[in-house]
Amino acid sequence: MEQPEISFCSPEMEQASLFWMPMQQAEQGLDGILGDLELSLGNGTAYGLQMENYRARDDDAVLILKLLEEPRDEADLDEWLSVSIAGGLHPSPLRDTLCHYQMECRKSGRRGVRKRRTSPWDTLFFREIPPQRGDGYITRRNNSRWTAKEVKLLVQGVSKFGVGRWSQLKKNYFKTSVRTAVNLKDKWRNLMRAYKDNVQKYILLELDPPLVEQIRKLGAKHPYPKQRHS
DNA sequence: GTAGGGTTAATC
DNA sequence: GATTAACCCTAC
Repeated sequence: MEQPEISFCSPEMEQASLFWMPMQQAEQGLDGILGDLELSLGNGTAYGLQMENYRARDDDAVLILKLLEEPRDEADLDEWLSVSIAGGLHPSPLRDTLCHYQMECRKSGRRGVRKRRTSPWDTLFFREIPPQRGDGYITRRNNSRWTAKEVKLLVQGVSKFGVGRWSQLKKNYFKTSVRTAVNLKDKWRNLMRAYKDNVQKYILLELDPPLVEQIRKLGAKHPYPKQRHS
């Protein structure tokens, strides 16, 4: 199969044997760049990234090269990225995704690519495009689990804007993130189920108690789902 | 653009 | 197998 045109190689990247590579070539979506990417480094380490329609830029390479010079633990990588970006590098989805997918630090192996069923309209509208799908599935856009930091940001946003102004929240708090307004809404719903109603048997992402308390209070202040007028 | 039901993969 | 979290679908 022909390599999708997503590679990018600046002199800096070449120097570091750094390149972008599609993880699931056979499952690349119609948009070209869809699903998982793996950023491989010459020294054998790799960073799996999950982002949508994103092309690597020079600044990304610079960021990675700096990281190679001064390796970071996962714990303080995020802060380091914030500082580096504040110091002149552009904000990019890299900032939001890199720290969560540092493969070296992962306890288990790479998570599988999430899939969704294709709608029948795909084949109707895109009949002329040769299908690259094995079994009626294409990859999902993201596969990223929310981090405590993202949740904190979401909580801040809800504190400011209340519930239901997800686009506004996206613009102000998740401008460069892969999270969409719908993702924010869905996450808030999950948080309400997990913490406000307190009916879940287990919770996958443990949050700091003060943050949980804030979520509960916001849940009480802004009922969700909202009461709809009939 | 949002709400809320539905689907899927990850996790327990 | 059941539950959770992320994501999808679509009426409004």
